[in-house]
Amino acid sequence: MAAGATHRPVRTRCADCPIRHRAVCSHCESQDFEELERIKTYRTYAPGETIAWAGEHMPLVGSVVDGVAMLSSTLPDGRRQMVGLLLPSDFVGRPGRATLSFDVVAATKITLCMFNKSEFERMVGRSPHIEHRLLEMTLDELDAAREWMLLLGRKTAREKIASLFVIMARRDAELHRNVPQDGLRFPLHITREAMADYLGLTIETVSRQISALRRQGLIELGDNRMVHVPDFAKLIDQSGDDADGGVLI
Amino acid sequence: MAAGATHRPVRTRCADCPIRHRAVCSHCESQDFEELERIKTYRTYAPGETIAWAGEHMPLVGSVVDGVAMLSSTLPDGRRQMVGLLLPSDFVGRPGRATLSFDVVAATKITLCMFNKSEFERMVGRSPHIEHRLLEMTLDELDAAREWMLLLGRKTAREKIASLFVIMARRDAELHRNVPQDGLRFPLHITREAMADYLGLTIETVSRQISALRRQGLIELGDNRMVHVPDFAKLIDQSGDDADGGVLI
DNA sequence: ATATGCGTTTGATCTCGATCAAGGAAGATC
DNA sequence: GATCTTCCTTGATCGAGATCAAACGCATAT
Repeated sequence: MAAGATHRPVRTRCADCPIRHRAVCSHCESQDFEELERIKTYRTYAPGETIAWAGEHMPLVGSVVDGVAMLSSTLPDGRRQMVGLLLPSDFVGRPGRATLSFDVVAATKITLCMFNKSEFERMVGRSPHIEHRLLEMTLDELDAAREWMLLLGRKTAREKIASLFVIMARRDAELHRNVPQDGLRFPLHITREAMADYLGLTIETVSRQISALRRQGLIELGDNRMVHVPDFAKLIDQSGDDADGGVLI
Repeated sequence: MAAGATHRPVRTRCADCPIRHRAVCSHCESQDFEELERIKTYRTYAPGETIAWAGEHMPLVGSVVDGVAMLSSTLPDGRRQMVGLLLPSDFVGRPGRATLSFDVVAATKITLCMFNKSEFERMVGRSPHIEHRLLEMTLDELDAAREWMLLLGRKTAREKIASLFVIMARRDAELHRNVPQDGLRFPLHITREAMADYLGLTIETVSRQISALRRQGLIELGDNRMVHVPDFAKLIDQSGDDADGGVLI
C-alpha cells in the first residue's frame, strides 16, 4: 500500500475469507489478509456428503465459496431439524471451540475455503479486530437463529414456505446486487427434504404449499431450479412478517 | 492481592457482572473487575413489565441478578414466540449494537445489574479478554438457540414440556450446586403463558401435558411453585433427547 | 360475605399438517 | 431403449394440538 495511506476504516469484502465485510483499517491490518491468503486451502464436497459430525473434533475453520451446506441436529429416533443454512460467504466452524455442536452436511456440491484452526486462532490472538469481527458475525447468526425460532414456533406451513423464499431471495440479491426488473429471480438449490428439515415440516407439506403458491401466481418455477417472483411484496405478505420497508433488504 | 501472586488463570464467578465465569488471570485483570464494580447500578422491574422494546435504542448492558426475563418476538397479528430465557447470571444487552432485535420482558419480579453501554464498550476496547469472553458467551447462546430450534421444529408437546423442565432443573442445579437426594426440586417461576410462548404451544396444551406428567408421577407440584422430580432420568426419557451421561449436566 | 380478576384446569370439537399410499418426471446405469 | 433411482407431486385419511367454552382456585378489593 502506498506510503501515506490514511488510517481510516474501509469496508472490504472477501467471499473466500472467514472474516468478510471487514470494517477495519485496511492499512494496519493488511498483513492479516496476506497471512490468511497464505494458509488457505480449498476443498469440495459432493451433495449429501457430511463435512463434519456433531461432537467431532474439527481442526479447520473457513467459509463457503460456492454451494449450500446445512447445519443440522438429529434426535435419537431420526427426526432431523436444520438449525442453520450456510450460503456462499458464510463462516464455517467454531473458533475457540474444540468440537462442533451440530452436523455440517453439503446440501449441494459445495466448495469451502478452509484454514487450519489453530493457525487461525493464533492470528485471532494477535489481532483484536478479528475477534471483534467474529463477535459481530456470531451476534448476527444469533439474531437469525432467533428469527427462525419465531418461524418454527408460530408460523403456518404457508408462512414458513413464503419466509424461506423471501430469505433465499434476499440472500441471493445481496450476493449478486442484481437490480430487480420484472420481479426477482434466484436459484433454489436445496431439495424438498432440506426445506422440510429447515422449516420443521414434511416434504409432502412443502410440496403442497409450493404448488399452492404456484397456482396463485406468487411464484413461478423455471429451468435449472430457478424461481421467479413476479411481485416480491405479495410474497412477503404471505410470510406473516411485517412488510417493513418493502422490497429486499 | 499479595505480592508474588502467580500469573495463572483462575476461574471466578460473579453473578452480578456481565462477564461471568472468567477464566483469565485474576492478577493482571483485577482492575477490570474494580472498574465494573464502580460503574454498576441496580434496577428492579415488576412482573410483566417491558424492560426494553425491539428496535429501541438500548444504552445499557448488564446481567440478571434475580428473577426471570424473556426475550420475545411478535408477529404483526400478535402471535408471540419467546426466543430466549434470561435467568440469574445471564447477560442482557447487545455489546457493539445500537438497538435490540427482540423485546425484553420481565417474567417475574426481576433485578438487573446494569452498566452504561458505552463505558462498558470502552472497557471492552481496552481489554481483549473481555471481548473474548463475550464471544464465548455468544457462541453458547447460539448453541442454545439452535437446540431450541430442534425442540420447536421437531418435538411433540409432551417432549417440549419435559425438555423445558429438564432445562429449568439443570439451570437451577448449576446455580445452587444442590446435591440431589430424593430427586430434584426447583422453582417454576414462569406462568403457563410464558411456557406456551417459549415452547410454541397454547396454554391449554401446556396445562394438559403438565397434568399428564403429574398423573404419571414424573413430576409433583408443591407449594410456592416448587416442582419435585422424583426420577430425573425418567423425565429425560420423555424429552426426546439422548439420555447422555444421565443426571444433570 | 361478595365481587372482581387472573391464572389454571378440563371438556368438546375442529383443523392443519402428518402419515400412508400411489404415481410421475428426469437423470443415471446397464 | 429399458430399468433403476431419486426427487417430486397429488390424493385419502388420521391425529396431535388448536380453538372454543366453561368452570375452578385463590388472591385482593369492595
